[in-house]
Amino acid sequence: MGEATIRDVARRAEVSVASVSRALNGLNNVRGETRERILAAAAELGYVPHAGARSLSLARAHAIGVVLPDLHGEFFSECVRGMDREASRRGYLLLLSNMHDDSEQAAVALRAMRGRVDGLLVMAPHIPPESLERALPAALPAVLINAPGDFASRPSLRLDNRAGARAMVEHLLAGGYRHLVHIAGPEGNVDAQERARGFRDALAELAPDMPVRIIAGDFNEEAGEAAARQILASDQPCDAIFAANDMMAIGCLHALRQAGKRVPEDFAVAGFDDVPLARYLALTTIQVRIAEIGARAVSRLVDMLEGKGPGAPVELHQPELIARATTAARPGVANG
Amino acid sequence: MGEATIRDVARRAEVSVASVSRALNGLNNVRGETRERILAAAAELGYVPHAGARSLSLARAHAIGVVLPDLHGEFFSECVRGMDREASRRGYLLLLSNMHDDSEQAAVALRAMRGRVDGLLVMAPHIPPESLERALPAALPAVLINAPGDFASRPSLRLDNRAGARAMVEHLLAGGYRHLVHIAGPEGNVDAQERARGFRDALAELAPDMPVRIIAGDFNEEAGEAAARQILASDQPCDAIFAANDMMAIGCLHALRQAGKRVPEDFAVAGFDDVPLARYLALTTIQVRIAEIGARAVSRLVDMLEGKGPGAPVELHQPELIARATTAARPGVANG
DNA sequence: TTGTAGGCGTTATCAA
DNA sequence: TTGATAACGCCTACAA
Repeated sequence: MGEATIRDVARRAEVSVASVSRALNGLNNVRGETRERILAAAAELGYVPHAGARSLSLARAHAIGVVLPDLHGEFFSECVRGMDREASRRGYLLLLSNMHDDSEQAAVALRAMRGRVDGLLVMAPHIPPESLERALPAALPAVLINAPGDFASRPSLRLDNRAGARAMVEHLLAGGYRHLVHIAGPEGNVDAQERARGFRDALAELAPDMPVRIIAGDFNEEAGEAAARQILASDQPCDAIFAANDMMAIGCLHALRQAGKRVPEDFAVAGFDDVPLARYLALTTIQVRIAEIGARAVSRLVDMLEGKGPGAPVELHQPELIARATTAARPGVANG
Repeated sequence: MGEATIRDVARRAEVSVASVSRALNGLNNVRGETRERILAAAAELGYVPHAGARSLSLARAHAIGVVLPDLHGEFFSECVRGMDREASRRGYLLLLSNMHDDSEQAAVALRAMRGRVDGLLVMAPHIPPESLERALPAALPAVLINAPGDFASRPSLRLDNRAGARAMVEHLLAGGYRHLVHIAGPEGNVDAQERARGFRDALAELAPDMPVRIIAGDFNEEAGEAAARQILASDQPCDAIFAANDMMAIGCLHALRQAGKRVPEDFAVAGFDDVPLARYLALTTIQVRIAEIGARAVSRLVDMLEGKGPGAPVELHQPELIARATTAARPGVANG
């Protein structure tokens, strides 16, 4: 005794299934009285259309597949939240699938989407472009988020990491700091790469005399602590530390404070992301409005699905610098 | 030129669609040589089965519908993370739909799931049981998370909020605090209600002479600040504040510090949830392992789907007290 | 305005 | 071991 089908409704209303379909979908070629009867029958039976069958017939699932990597806390939820908001606004459901670091698994995850979604949102900062290209079902529209490299074939949204890093370098220089060190993120990660590159380029342009010093990290708090210890142990001068993300910056803060150093007097410290903690620790950082990017990705994809053209191949989102206490200007420097 | 279908593969391998289906699903009644040919054809065409059609035919979608309210940051992602982990472990996809505070919308969200999922995970701490019952498709197995009231009809998982609140009361009393005040969460919210009730009951039992004082709040930081100000302005004695969640506790901390009060010397402060911030602020709290609950909910649901019986009607998850500096024992009190 | 029938892509039953 | 063919639940020409 499964759920009522359209046939049950038809039988009860004493009409054909075609009429039921028409009535329920609001077509106008149904006589008023007939429609009433059908609606009543449907209500009595508690009929709910079977979305699966519907999408098979319409070749339209009204669902969007979302494939995300393992994102750290707030990032994940913010991204999904933004997507969900826009998706439900536009009448789509989200089919979620986490993709772990493995290209193989990613391919499987993407394949599992075929026949249940109308398009794909893929964030894969660690999958090489060719692998991704190969794993993406050719017939499925897709929007890439923070994809590595230039994807000619698929529109993509990207955070302007380089601009963010550059803004931070400008901010630190303006604050009177002269010896900047960058703590980089994981090697394979595009965001990390671009932030490091932005740091390097900005420094080369704005302070060509200054040596570019980059310490390897992995986006985790511990890496930040380790980097701070390394800086303290080194005899190279350093007065400002710019971590590729907030968690490393926070680890850095801990290690520095533990070593009896003052921030920003002894070292300025800055991060990237603006996680909620950053505000509490008064950490200067680059705000990434990931929810906005998620929402925008959905919007772009739905536009494609509805035939509104693909738009710009690459959409860069500008992050914003949030200046807080950990990078207050040095005494005697006007611009903070 | 859409994607290749099973028919294309059959044509190319010069067999019937039945054989293709058998070969691709690993049935053993296919001759080795035939299977080879089919697999080759499928690979050449880049054939990927159409999950929608498959689930229509099998009456099995291998997907789970997840309907969550608007959860604050970490909570949402932790919950989904736990669900996703377990779901992918057991071969299911997650179909996500946010439910806003409105019963009406909730019903719509639930209906949209019919025919695309095999079962439902519903967290609705603010929807009255009858509305929820009515909105839930009768034929769809469902597991409720933190549902209000006792749901005879559906198995549910619930956080033992009362036990958590009780543990906190015990902890504060053991720490030598004598005048406890509780800042409650939103009125309609079950978690909030249960925490308040746990506070009230524990106090009645463990310190019957102590007046039960509860201030209304709404789970937001501002409510915590307001409550703190109210406590400071009042002439009723108070030496310990137990907020129904961490955000209010944090608001409380701010307001107290702003007023020049010391924590825990002047006031002990405790929260509920153990958000990441709590650790940084050394806030004593009750740790809620929401990811675990999410994973467990998936596990329960999949068990049901696979006919392993519904298990316990209500499964209570015990939270754990995390004692930190904001509730350090009063001087001269041994037990911290 | 209404009904009949074919098709969407699979799986499963039944013969061969 | 294989192949026709009827479901699964819905939508939509086409006919009436």
